[in-house]
Amino acid sequence: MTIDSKIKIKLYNTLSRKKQDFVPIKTDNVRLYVCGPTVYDYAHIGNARPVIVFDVLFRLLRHVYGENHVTYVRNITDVDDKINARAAQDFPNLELNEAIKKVTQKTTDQFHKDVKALLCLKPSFEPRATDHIDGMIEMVKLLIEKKHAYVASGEVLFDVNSMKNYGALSNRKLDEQKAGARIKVEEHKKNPGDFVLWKLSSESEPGWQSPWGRGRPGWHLECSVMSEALLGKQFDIHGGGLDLIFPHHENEIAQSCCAHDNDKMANYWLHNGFLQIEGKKMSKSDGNFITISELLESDKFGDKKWPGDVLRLAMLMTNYKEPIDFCVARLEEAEKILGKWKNTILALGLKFDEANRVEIEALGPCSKLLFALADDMNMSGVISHLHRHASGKKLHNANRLFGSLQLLGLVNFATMQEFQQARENQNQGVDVVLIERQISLRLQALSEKNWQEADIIRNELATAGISLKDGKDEKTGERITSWEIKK
RNA sequence: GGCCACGUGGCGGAAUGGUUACGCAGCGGAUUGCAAAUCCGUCUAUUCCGGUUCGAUUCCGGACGUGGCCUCCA
Repeated sequence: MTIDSKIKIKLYNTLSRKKQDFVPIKTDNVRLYVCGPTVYDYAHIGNARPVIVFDVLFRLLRHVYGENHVTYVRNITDVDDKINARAAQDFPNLELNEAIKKVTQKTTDQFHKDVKALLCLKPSFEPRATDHIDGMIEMVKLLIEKKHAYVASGEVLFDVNSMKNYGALSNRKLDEQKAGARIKVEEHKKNPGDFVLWKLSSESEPGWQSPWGRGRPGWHLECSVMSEALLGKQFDIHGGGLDLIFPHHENEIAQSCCAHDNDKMANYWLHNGFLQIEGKKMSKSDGNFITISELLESDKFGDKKWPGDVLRLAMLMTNYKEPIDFCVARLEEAEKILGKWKNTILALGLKFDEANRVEIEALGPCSKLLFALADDMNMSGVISHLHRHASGKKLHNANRLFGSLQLLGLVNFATMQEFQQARENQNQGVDVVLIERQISLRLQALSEKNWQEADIIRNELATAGISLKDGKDEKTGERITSWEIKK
């Protein structure tokens, strides 16, 4: 992939609530941070959305600024009370720390499998919270020193009143919120909005020694510390789901800006919309909770397995900020379109042989498609350009189509090679000679206008799982019959 | 209750102060003895009510509806 500095990226910034020209702090190191999973349970299809959306952004940034000039950090939260609860539940006979390790390891491994199947690139760094505890303790110290945090009832709390423009990202004023509307306000807090930076652990809970006793970090602290460690005190883009705007991202900003005396943590804040399942909010109690691995490996949703590339396209058919109703019809449409594109690529003559690999992997998108993608990832515009390429008739169109799909991560050399192989291999295990003979018998019958006999042969083959396609030779006008194995 | 999004054909889904892209489905045609596949063509839409304007789907106000956050859910 080449550096394409002519492209101007525009992004909708939650901070300003406007679409803005993207201007990185340093063009030789564009820095992106996205909140990753808390590894207490398998990732569901809603979790897949930010992973896919920001993977596309990562790819766009790499294309525009160069592969080695973009740093993408997506953390793994492996310390959390939900993990503790899960560990105790799933491994009641193990010592808690052992059980926690099992849960986080198993869940992290599955997450990696899931995102790989969704054709996502690996981020540049994937830090784990438990590897950054020292940094978290340092940041808490700093916040206490600067009078932005205080100790109360064994907890260290961030004092939201100590920050002038707390609430700027979510456009919230502290006194307007129904504090403790659904949760009892703890009396040790100066302000109901104060949030935990550090809390004490019981003997059985996981904990680390700190100046405030053996304890563990609050959730928001991790991202502030890990982003600083890998991207610096101020970086370009911070992403995540819409629901994280408040309180998570607001609190990250509070921690980072107050600790570093900065007015900004990230210059651009991007948030993806939520998804629903068949028109309803996904929840375990409604029975419409579906994980990525279930979609990939089971027939729980729509009575069939869905390939990762189909899930990816289904997700990208809607622009990232909009809500998605994730339903079977959407997956079927995505599958149909993607199959058509892949067929077109092969039909127009692109060959996925090892000898061509370098050449093929260097294929890129057309500038119009890139222009649409750079416009706040306008995928609808992008997709219409893909259809335009797919309706072309020349090898050039196949090159463009593949190059564009490759940039978006919807196909790559390997997946196309597999697709090509599957088409070639389908002849294995069937008696090609017999089929060819049957076809010629049928052509014979046809030439004698013996429709009955011809249909018998076609039906026999159909029963054997072979479907015939009649075509016409462009030059001679003679009938040509090809065949394929029906699923 | 506060705050934030959003409302475009049967469905998905952009764009736009001036004939509403693109796709799926449908319909019609080509091809075919019929079918499948393929190709070509094509119907249908801006939630409602006001206002600004020569002109509003777009801007403003209101109504209705949907979703989200205010709770360590992406």
